[in-house]
Amino acid sequence: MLEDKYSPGPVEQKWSARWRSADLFHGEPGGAEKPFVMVIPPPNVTGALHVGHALDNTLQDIYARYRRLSGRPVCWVPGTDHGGIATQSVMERQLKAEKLTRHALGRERFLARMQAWTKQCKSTILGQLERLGCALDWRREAFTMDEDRAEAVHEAFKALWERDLVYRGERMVNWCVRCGTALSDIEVEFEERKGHLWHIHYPAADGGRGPVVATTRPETMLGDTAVAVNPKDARYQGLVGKSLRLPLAGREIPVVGDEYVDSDFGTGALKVTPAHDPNDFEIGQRHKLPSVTVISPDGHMTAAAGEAYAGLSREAAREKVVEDLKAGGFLEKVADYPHSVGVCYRCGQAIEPMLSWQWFVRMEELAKPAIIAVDSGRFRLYPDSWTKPYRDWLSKIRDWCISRQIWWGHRIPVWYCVKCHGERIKTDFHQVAGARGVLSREEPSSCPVCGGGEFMQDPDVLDTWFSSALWPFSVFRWPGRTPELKFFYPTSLLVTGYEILYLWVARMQMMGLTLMGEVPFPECLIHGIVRDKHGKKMSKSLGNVVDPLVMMDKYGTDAFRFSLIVQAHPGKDIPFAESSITGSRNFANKLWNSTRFVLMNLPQAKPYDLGALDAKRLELCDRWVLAEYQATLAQVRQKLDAYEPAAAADALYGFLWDRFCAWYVELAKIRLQGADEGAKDTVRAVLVEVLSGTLRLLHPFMPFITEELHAALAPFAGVKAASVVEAGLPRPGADRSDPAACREMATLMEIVAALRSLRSQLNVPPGLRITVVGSGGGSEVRALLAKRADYLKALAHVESLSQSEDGVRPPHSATAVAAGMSFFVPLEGVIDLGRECERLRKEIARAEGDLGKLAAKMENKDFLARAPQSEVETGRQQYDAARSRVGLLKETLRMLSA
RNA sequence: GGGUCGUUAGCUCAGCGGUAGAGCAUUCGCCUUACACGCGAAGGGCCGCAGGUUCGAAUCCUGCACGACCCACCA
Repeated sequence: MLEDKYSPGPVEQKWSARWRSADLFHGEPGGAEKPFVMVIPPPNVTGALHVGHALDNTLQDIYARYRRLSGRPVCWVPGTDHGGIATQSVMERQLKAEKLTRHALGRERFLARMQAWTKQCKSTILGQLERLGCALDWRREAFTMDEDRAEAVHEAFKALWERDLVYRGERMVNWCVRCGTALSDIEVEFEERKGHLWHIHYPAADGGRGPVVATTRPETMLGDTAVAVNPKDARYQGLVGKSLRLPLAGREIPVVGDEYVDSDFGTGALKVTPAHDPNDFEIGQRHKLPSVTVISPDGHMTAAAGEAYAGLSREAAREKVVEDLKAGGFLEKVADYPHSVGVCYRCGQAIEPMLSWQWFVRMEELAKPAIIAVDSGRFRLYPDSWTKPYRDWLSKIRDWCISRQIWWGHRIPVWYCVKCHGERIKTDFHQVAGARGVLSREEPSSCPVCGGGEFMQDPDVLDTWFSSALWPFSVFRWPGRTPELKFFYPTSLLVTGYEILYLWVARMQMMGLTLMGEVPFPECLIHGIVRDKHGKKMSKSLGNVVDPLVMMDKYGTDAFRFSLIVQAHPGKDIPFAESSITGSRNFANKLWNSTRFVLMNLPQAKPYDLGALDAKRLELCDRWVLAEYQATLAQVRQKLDAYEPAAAADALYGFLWDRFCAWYVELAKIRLQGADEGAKDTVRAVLVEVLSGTLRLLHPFMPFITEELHAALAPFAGVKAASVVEAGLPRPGADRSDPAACREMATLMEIVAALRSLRSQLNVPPGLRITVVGSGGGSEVRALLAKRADYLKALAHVESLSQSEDGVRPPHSATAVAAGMSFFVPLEGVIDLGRECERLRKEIARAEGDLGKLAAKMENKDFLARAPQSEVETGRQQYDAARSRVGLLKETLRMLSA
């Protein structure tokens, strides 16, 4: 060792390789100790990892390493998700660039290509996780679409099927015309978009005046089969039952009365398009209205829309319809109307409600045990603020549409007898009633109903979240009764972002409870989203995306991780600024240099064992730093256990930089630069103990640099293990708490600060060693000063410290007031009297401000009478200290001005 | 329309019942023999607004304003 700057690159490579070759992160079933188990939220195999993944996996890594260091067996399972629609769309874009389509390629060749490509993505992602330092159990890597997981998916579908929890039904589903598939309700996002409200006159069938309807989607009027009004609406009494003539189409449509219609909205008359609106669909059902499909699954107008419109896109049709309505004199009014539009969460295209046959899971049944689990505390969310939204969602759950009209995914294992369902099922699958079919992974030999031998497999695949929902047990090869499953399920903790709380977490809970009879994880740590420094979501189009690899290259992995974690406060999003990595990078460098300093002062290759040392040889700062060290260890553990990693990181940062480096190391130099070998060994032992111990606790946050530094310190710390991972956390030894030492150090620190401030404000040349005369103060402080003058000399650059009995102020002195004492600093030739007076007046003003507040408190009879005694006592002490300070400062100023 | 969470120093955020904190940024002085990715010092805050509870409120309660997010089938 060691350069004076830390170079992360080689260190990271070295330790990654060591961890891997030593196979340190593998967990085997067995043993008496309860294992700590996590499954990774499997990233989609769509490309590379982003900062969100970096945060998510750093958090998990912190817990994996922390629990391992605490002595528990740990198993953290890595893996990736096939990612359904998202992944298929990326491939389709690739194909488009080659002027190909998946249909041109055919299902088999397309899937082969997907396999090859996702395999490549998988290794990229796993490599990036390793680069991030993740202590994953690499031998347990899983993929949501490999053979073992396919087994699990099939078993799960079968189990639900047998309990009648899946069904095929004709519903109004969310259809994405771009992706060409149905989506579940939670895959639809709502965006506020600027739109218009078109008011259209629907004349009476006899040519007279009819009602005016208001719509945001005029193109759907071609599929209208009624106009609905509220039966209680006075304006439309007598209209119900009358016929109207649908503009442009010319068909006659009836007016129906339906309570659903809100008389206060628009004109109070609602056009009804049962085929393209969920509400209209229901009205249609109630009134037995026909349904006219005018928009096809690919987003173009059908023949039923009329010759003039057939083949046009939705957008083009809207324009033409509006134009034609205007030309025909039907358009009464157009108003600007911002409204929310449902869009596909993958591609952002407007969702088209579409009637079709799809597979659903009955959720009410599945949600019941999940609600009980969260209510009873068997499942807990951190922070707790997520519990209510989570519970509410479960209690208002709706059936889950799980069939997707894409190719990339687990094929639905259901076959339909062509004879029973008719030939049409081959060409028009989603419009043909086919309630169940035959459940089987392979083609069945004969139809149990008619004995027919020709089958067609359901062409659809399952929602990617279906296989994700099984992840906590499918990774252990359920439905096999494997030793892993027995030992590792339920897992211990799940870490993920709130954006997939319902999409994933809730579904894992429900599936785990339903299929395994136990919660998949009793605790879930929910973190926020990493945003840019202005709090905006990162997106390619905004150009504010941060690439984790670039950050790791530039600042080091540890610094990058740390910068994310210090901001990862429970329930908060993380504004990410590059400047915050600089801070963490500097922190890493600080660690590097403080270790370098300690090593420079360890002359012999032998353990400097604190435990073997006579406690009497410890002096004030040793006792103090050991107490602070111990308190820090306790605090960090407490914060980590409470799932407040940012607070834990902050505690480590504060201790290391401020207490250890800024104070202790500086004080240690006194003895290290002295001649007393015994004293030197004492400091060395404390330095080694505190630094190596803190580094070990810091390891979960900054795994690479702590390994490197710990390895350098290990021989001196008497630690045999070459790796922190093997060494574990420092064991709590003797109780080091020491209130007396902490009090005394606080006093000395206060005096040092006062002297430094005085020096700085009076422009005392930094090189000038000052003489200090202490005056006043209690016997305790005086004794402390007499004993530890060396601390002041070292830290405030003091030449000599004496204490004056008579309180006489030496001429040409500046005065610092601290710890109830005055410290005279003779500065003849240096001091500027005016400047000193000004400084004193400023201090007096501030001290009087403090005193005023404290006096008000102490003069308050109610406070004295009602506040707890200890509080009054504290107040009294503070008041006395403040009063004495003001007194001393004023006295000084008076003498100076005299 | 419901719900959740915010509103504290120029910026990003801690603190959540006892005299306002950190990091970054700013200013000043220092290459003091671990570190200029450093050291020391300084400036900077009616803790969103209005009530209430309390001896005491940034902290608890109630309103309000603004912001963000989530949920919800009003065209």
